[in-house]
Amino acid sequence: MNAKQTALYESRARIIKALAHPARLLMVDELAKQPLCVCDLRDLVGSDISTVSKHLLVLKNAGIVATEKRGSQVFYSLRCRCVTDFFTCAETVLKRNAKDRVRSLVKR
Amino acid sequence: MNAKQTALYESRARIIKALAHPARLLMVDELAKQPLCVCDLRDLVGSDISTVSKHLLVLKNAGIVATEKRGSQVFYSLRCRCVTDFFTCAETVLKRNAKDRVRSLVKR
DNA sequence: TGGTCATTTGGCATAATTACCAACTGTTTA
DNA sequence: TAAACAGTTGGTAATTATGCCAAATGACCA
Repeated sequence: MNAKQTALYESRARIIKALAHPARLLMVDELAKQPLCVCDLRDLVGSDISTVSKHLLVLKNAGIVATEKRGSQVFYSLRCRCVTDFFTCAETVLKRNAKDRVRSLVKR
Repeated sequence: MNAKQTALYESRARIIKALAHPARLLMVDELAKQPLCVCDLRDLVGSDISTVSKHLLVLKNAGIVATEKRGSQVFYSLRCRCVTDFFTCAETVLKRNAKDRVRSLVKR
């Protein structure tokens, strides 16, 4: 693998890694419906607000979300709707795993 | 967020996390073309074969790849083609990031 | 059987991630 | 202006991920 290819896969991995956390996935899922402020997202996730803020920074650094300040609040919104495709695929894999697990139990 | 939801997002995150590494992404990309043995993948990635083997274990535990033993070799293959959608989306985000970076430099 | 090749596993050092608390900045309200 | 609210940042401890070497396992061949 040459340097150019390495860089390509590293940049892709950075995007995917930013999504690889349950709390961030949940937030992205909600943000796909509408922009939300950090408070809303803290209530959604149920963690300390500083934790939520740091998760949001991860998403922002990856370019997955954008921010807009409204008074004292900061609203986060999804920049690329396509990230919800990740859910679809993850579900496909999970369903297939479940099916194969049953199949191996039945042993046919 | 209730326990059921938590479990849902955790299982999704496990799948996505398994993909969140440049070497694993590269391997998945190649495996989308054809099944390959560990040797082939080591040549592709350029790491120690034990490292490659462990990356493959991560992908296998997530249900992303399957294995088939042929003599002394183990061939890995992609189980769900849809994981290549991850690339498409990651590229979309990256292109958009690049575009916005240029835009902010031009400052219009 | 002994040797070689392909792969996995164990062990270990290092790096990265995560989550909380506390402290800080900036905004709104009394 | 002081207090209250929204959010970010710094610090720290615990956990997890990564990559290499060495050793073990299993298949094949001379």
